[in-house]
Amino acid sequence: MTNRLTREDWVKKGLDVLASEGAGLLKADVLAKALRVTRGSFYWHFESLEDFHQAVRGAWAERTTASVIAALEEPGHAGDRLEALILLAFQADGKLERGMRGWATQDARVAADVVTVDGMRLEYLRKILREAGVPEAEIAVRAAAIYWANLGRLLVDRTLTKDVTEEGLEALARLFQSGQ
Amino acid sequence: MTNRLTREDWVKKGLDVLASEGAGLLKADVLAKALRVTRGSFYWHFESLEDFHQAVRGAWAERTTASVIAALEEPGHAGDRLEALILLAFQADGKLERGMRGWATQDARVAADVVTVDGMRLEYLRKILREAGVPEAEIAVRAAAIYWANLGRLLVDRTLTKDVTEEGLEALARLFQSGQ
DNA sequence: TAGGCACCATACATCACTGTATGGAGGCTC
DNA sequence: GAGCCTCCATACAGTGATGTATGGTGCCTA
Repeated sequence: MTNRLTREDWVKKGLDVLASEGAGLLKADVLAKALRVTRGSFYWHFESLEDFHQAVRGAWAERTTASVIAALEEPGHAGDRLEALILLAFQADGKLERGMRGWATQDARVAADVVTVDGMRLEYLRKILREAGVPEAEIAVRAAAIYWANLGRLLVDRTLTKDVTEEGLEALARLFQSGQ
Repeated sequence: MTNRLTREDWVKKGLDVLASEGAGLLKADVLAKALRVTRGSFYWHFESLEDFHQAVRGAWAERTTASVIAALEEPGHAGDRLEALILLAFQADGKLERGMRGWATQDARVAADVVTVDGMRLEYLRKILREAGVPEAEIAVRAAAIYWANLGRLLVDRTLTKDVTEEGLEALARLFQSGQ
């Protein structure tokens, strides 16, 4: 046998399928076909489908956490760190984000995971804004607005906003920073 | 028999379930139990599950269209129509929006419906901005940003932004209108 | 090189759900 | 009030998926 699979291989494929096909195809036989093995392998690596689902959710949370921390540990560009963030912390995969939030509508535990991650990203945003010198009274609103907008941008089909230029967005970001 | 059901009753319950439980429970027997009848009724009103799903999607599109048109036909507040819109056109049900977008991650046709609706709402936004005197070069960016932000606000758990005051949001909206 | 271990295939029981066939019950109409 | 029509119940076949039991195969180690 040339291609032995690990638990991580299954989880990785799970994230792929979640992003491309949605949570509805996070099933043992579908994934097995995609990995060109049978469910025998699946049930050797995972106790149950629920076990696998937990692993996928964990991987997503881990990935999100890691990316946030990486952005946070980045040797800061002092002033324009906010702009850097907007380009950095939200370079997440839109399809995966969609898949995860779609899954969350059907499973309360996934929904809880999403809320947790949203909370982390918002907290990080507030920290950055604070460091950028935004007045304390403004921080909560600004952070929320930035997060909302970037999430929306991630979820809405890009072809609908194809006439939105990069310069326009940057101008908007500046307006947002100077503020008031 | 006291409670005869109509096709619309089923669709309405479908929207309820979609909002509260997600598209995964848009099944004949689940809905039948919720309506306290058997699937016999379901398959009398609908040719198939797919037929029912189409009806639910149609009802959502119809509902969204109607709400947009209602907002558009509203005898306008001339200047601050933008603010009115932000409060009006996005008073949609967050749970239903979530459910629909979650469903869209698992069904390409639903995804197409969502794109269509997003397009309509964006177009309406641009129209309002144009009427409000926003310079043509700014309209696309502003409309996108407003739509993104409101969608995000609809999808993110409110408890995470509970310290965002209504006044703060209004201040932000003003900043957004004056702009540049 | 023999044995054990890690990984996978195969076959089977089970369950949830769909769709269909048919029968029944209540109200409308003539 | 007889008959029809609308709506629903019941029973059944079929399908797709889970989970389990068991056997097989290649690699690693002594």
